[in-house]
Amino acid sequence: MNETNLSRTPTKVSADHIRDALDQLVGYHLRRASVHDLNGAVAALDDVGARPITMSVLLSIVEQPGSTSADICRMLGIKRANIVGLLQQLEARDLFLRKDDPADQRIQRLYPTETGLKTALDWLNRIRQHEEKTLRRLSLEERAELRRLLSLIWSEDTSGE
Amino acid sequence: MNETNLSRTPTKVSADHIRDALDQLVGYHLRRASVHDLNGAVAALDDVGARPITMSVLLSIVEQPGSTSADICRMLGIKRANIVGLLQQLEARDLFLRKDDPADQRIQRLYPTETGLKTALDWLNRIRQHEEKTLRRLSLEERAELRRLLSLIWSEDTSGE
DNA sequence: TATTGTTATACTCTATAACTATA
DNA sequence: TATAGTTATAGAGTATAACAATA
Repeated sequence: MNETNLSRTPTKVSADHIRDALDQLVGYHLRRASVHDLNGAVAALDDVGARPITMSVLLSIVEQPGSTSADICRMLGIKRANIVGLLQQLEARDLFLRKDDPADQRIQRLYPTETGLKTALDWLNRIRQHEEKTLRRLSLEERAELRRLLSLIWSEDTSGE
Repeated sequence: MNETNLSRTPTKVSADHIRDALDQLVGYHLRRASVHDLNGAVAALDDVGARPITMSVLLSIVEQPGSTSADICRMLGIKRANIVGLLQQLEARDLFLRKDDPADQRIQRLYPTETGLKTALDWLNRIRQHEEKTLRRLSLEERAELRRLLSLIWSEDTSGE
């Protein structure tokens, strides 16, 4: 019965309803591309004893001198608890200084040292070389478009602390 | 001395050399977008006791019945050791069956059950609803273009086992 | 009450090494 | 020698809860 099956609901689920499903999910490609890129970034920074997140924190301090650690956490979408060790590593290498805020004694404002500036530039150049490799099949226009589309996805993200 | 500074190498590193550096890195946007999307995907599957990677494995079995677990690992870019628990979860829910290969006794070929097909469709629909949210600011053309650009980045990845 | 910086801790994901059985 | 499936384990990343000091 129901041989003509005019109903939109199939009487039997078949694999035909799930064809190339994974390949059509943007999230799947996002994940694969992000992991691929991250692996390359980790390798690019391995020689200098840094990780991508370490570089992001240092770059934040360089780009926004005077930020607090809580500011940086909000900027990068990470938790306050998880920046502590990262800052300790950077501090042990004299890449930034903490200065107590005279107006608010809860706060430490972070400023890059001269070494921190040089190091940030070095790390950044390593990452740029790595990006040149991962993006070698994309034109400059495509790279800019990709950046634009990606930022449309996450830029309203308020989940980070 | 050297006031005109004709050299391309600055005598003093300044933060001016690192302006909007993080924002210009495609890898940074890749990471932020991927994390944002993944969080939504995790939430979308939470009700049904699945994770994105669990769904990916089930979809692989549905789309390529008769694959081995090693095949799926190569397809998804994950390690053989890490699929064992995922398969055990799916197996405990009767979503697929293992059949010994008569020609090669090392191999188990995986086939979805009827329940597995229905479940895959359900999970997929949940993910599609979630994607509609994360991609709401992108046109259909932009979504297709994003998928194309992302696959250009990772499609030659051979790092997965 | 809320925020900052911090500690402790748990959970997930991922990576490596080793083992067996088979080819 | 190489591959498949598995176990055990270690390392990152990330999450929550709690705390003291301060606003």
